[in-house]
Amino acid sequence: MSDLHLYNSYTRQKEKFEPSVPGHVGLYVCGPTVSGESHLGHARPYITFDVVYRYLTHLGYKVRYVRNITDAGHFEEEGREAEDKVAKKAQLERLEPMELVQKYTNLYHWGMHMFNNVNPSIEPTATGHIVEQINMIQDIIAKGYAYEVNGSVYFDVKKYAEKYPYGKLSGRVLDDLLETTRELDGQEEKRNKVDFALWKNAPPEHIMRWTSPWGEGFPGWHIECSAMSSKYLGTTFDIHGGGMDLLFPHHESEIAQSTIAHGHAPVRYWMHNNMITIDGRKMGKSYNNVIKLTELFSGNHPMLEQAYHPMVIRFYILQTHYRSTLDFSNESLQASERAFRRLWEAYEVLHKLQHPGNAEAGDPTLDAQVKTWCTECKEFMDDDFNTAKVIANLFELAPIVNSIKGGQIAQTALSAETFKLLQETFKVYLEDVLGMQALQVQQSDKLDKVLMLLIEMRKEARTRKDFATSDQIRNKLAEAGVLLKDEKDGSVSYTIE
RNA sequence: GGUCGGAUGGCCGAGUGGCUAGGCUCAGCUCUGCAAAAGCUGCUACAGCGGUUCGAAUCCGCUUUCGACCUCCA
Repeated sequence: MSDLHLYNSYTRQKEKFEPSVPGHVGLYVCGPTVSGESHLGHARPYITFDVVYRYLTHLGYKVRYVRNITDAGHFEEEGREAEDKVAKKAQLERLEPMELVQKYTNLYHWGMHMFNNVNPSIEPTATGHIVEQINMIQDIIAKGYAYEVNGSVYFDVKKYAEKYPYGKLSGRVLDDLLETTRELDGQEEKRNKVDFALWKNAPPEHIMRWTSPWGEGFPGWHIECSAMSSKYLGTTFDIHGGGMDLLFPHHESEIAQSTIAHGHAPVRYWMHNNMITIDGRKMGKSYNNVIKLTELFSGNHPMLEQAYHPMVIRFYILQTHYRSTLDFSNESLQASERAFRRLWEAYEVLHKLQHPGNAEAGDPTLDAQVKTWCTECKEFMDDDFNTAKVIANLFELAPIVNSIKGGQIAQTALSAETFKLLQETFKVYLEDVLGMQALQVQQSDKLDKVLMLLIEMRKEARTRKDFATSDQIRNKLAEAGVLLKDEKDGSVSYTIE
């Protein structure tokens, strides 16, 4: 079906992708914790895996894409803060926990929409799957790999590691973890400090709580993903994605839980995107250097020189391979904005071009080159989703499109077949696979008519050589954010900033 | 401290041992009443030092340096 190869974090090498059920793909991506607003760093995995989903779909796979929402506040595993994040903030803001969850869920969905991310097939919530999580925990206890203490349940990592390769995904060595000198509170209940919570007893002040066989409490941090992914994708599914910072302990724990519960490893291909950095540092809550999406889109942040359109952010992210770090700066975002504008305008030009229909290429060398650039796009995507290279090729093609329009290249230079391929390539990769869309929404007919009137008046002034008037129209429109372009053929087009 | 990953031209970034990625910026030119847009041309870099090789940005070693994870984190 395809030649797709992807880098599997588990084996640390590129592997040929073969789904366990031919023609179908199960894709699970770690979604947000809706206790706060999404920031630029969060945008990366969602855009990265949106492209993964789009490309798999493009290849003809039937993909079930599951992306969870963590709406049950979790303790830190060692309970250092011993506070439920959601519950705490709810008190500060005097909101019901679920009200807060709803607010940030809505905001998150808005952000996803702005980025033109496709909705997942299923978007399960942690609070909606408490029963599944409890069942899974009971199963793990029954199999002897978890123990209850004071209403909390912990996973016995040391015992697990005796039979299974604990730490393989994240490159941890159990003995090293056990030797770590770091002392954390709330460890006394555990048999070993490496153990992690499956279920936590809820102290009286804790707002979010559910009845369980071990008393009132709430699920541990890692169990929801295991419970929900197996429910909707089966106990073995194809791709699990998330940020690199989730490798440990989150994904390592998921593997351990699921392996005990189901008797085998849950995931066939693990994919992890790298971080977005700012001044060379990971953008994250702990560094206090986040730029929220609302700030990014509005420009309302001390570090921002301007507002950035969601499509500019998307383009900027896709210009870099997903496993490389990507450094934020105004300069690079502005470069992305200019670049994307140019590319998208070429795409619009390509839309309008008509090919004369010659079957033979007038310029066989160019024809062959264009064909190569077009077909390479698939090879690049097949090579671990190399969107950067795809974009580079589209930029190779853009001047050709513009030159056909501008007359520097003859209309007949390309064969009809190649021209069609060129149009399809832009459509498929820029729109369908990379998920890009226009920066500006469609203009209303009324505005268009008004502008056409002004353009017509300017044209008349120019024929009279009344350049004072024509320039005035152009300059005033420019001040209003409407840029006029005199085309080679005498027509005039406009773009609205 | 442990584990892992980076260091590429003015900036951002891709790179599968040999064949200039690409973008942005900048300069010149073409087109244009002027501009903008577009097109063309120019700008050959791979942290340092060794090694392997006919040939290294790419492989190996060391050094310098930055970062990620080890704790909630995309």
